[in-house]
Amino acid sequence: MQERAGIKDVAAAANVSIKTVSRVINGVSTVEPAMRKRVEEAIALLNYVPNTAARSLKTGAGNTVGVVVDSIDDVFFSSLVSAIEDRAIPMGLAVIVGSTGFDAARERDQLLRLAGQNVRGVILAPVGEEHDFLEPYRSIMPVVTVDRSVPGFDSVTVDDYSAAREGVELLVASGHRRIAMVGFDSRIQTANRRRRAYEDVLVAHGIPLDPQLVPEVSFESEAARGALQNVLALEEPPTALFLANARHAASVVAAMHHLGRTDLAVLSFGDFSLADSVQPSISAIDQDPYLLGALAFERLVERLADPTLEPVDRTAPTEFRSRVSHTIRALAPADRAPAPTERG
Amino acid sequence: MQERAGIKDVAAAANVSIKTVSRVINGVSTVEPAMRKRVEEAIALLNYVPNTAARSLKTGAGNTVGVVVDSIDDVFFSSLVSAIEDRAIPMGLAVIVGSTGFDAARERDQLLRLAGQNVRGVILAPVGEEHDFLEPYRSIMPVVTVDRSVPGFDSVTVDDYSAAREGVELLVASGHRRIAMVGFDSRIQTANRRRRAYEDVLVAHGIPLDPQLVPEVSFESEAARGALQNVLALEEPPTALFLANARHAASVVAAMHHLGRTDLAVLSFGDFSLADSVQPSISAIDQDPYLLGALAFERLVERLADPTLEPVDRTAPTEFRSRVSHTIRALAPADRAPAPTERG
DNA sequence: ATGAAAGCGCTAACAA
DNA sequence: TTGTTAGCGCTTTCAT
Repeated sequence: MQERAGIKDVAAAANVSIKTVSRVINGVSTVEPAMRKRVEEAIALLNYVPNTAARSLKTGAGNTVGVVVDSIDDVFFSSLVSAIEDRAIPMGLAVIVGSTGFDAARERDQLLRLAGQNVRGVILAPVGEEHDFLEPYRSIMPVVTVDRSVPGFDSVTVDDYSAAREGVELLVASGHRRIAMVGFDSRIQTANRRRRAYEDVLVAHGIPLDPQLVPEVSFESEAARGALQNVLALEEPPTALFLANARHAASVVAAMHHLGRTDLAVLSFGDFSLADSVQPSISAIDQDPYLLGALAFERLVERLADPTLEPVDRTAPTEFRSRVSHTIRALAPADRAPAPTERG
Repeated sequence: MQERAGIKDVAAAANVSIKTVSRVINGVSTVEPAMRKRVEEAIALLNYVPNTAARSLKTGAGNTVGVVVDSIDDVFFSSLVSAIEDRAIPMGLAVIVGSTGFDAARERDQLLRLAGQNVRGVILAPVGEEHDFLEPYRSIMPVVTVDRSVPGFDSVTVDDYSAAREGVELLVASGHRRIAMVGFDSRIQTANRRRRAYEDVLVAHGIPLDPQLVPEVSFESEAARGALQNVLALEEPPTALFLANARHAASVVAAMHHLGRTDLAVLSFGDFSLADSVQPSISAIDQDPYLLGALAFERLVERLADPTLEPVDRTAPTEFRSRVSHTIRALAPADRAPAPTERG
């Protein structure tokens, strides 16, 4: 690795002042073609790459926006990032992505790093409950949160509660009383909102809550598989599944197929690839992460233009993808192996 | 947005020298607890965030590695990035991701930006054919390419050609002579290697090549759907499908289901979620992007430790996921509507 | 059209 | 233990 050339080296090699080099690399037109040519040759010769760090130190503002997500290896987040890129790039803004691994400490680090990089603004999508550490940033750079509302910040959220309620209602309407929620992670704000909806529906129908039906699951997609097996091994197993998020949904569905348990009614919060092609097709509440990203970026741009704006919370719509799985009816008790009960 | 506080402001507020502030924010232990406390209070009060740009300008090296991918919204790439993050974060390295949208010009921009940010090194995963612009970087920072070999650089690749050959052989062995390759994009190096394998197998078996069976498809996943329909509408439609990549594979399979054409034999280059759960289950050549990322990062670390290393090309293994779809046999000609031929 | 010099926020000698 | 000073690579006045 040779010593890296700086603007001075280029200037010396081209026998011009550093200012002329600066003009060339910034595309300023008032440079004699001959000089420009000399400079360009020197740049090529020395493999010169302008140091953005120095540039943004001087100018005080880079041309990047930051995005923080929990896990890039999750279609929800990658689609969200995609929407942001699709809009940022044409504006000449680069997007830099950092992920947290669902770890609040890492979220803080990422934010610190971005703030220190002179990013123009940040879109913050991790869905942890904690958010006290955000406070200082409010005054130093535009921040838009996704799927998590934090007082004083712009946010884009989904009405998880209502959508989840409607979904669980449908399962109840198909005759189910033992409904498991698979994929619940108590660290995640959206998961808690969806759980509340689930419980409220059951209570409204006089169905007893059973915590065993809502196993805590970590974010690894394999975890959901184990949770499914545990839940099916219960004395009074569920006849329907409410899947807490798309990430886990795909692996639960795969696990169901492996176990040959496609008799279960299923509703997924979050649509996923091939949900429509498996047998039976899986009904889903679709929250479009691409749309969430687009809305968040739009808001960021607004705030960039006018930092004095009052923070707002935008709500993105969900759509119900009605397919087959949620209409599967509960088995008549006679079809099940008799389970011992107190009331026997 | 208030004026952002700098180290000087903090020093003034805490009534200490800037060096003391520097010590505090860098966790140097030789600071009197009382002073440290004063500084920390000032930091909190002013919402001070250290400027990483200035820091890395001074020290000459940041603590980030860069990753460039074509599209973050593609499980292949997001899984690759994930592997890199999983290894970098524990080492105290942050990962910054940029994507190209399959655009060579944007790839150059991203690389320039990363090089200008003082990243320690870069993993370059875009799979375009072009790579002349890489040359200058060889001497200024460690670069490892994935799925694209470039002379003079380390790379991690998959033996696309052999794996694709074996796969297409299987299709031929099931009696197919009209085999379409869906998802081909001529701009992509891997696609070209896979196409060569496909053609070589057909030629080896005396099966005529038909360019109509290899429609050019852009990277949007919807594009594959149209390509499938076109190919099925040919006078002599294919009885088997060789899917060029996982991205398109999932949408082609979905389209097949919509069209009710699950009678086609299918083999996918690249495994995808639920491939095993659809009916019939889809056979795939699995190239593990997570593994590719892990290998690439490993090599980057080696080169960071010793920049004088000779470039090497590591080949990652593929695995054949034998499921049902590739065993579907060609329909007997009698079952097809008779197609007019020259030879009548 | 070109150049000289100052300074962005920070760290690293070196001094005290 | 703490402070002073120089300078990282660049852009930006302000001259020329």
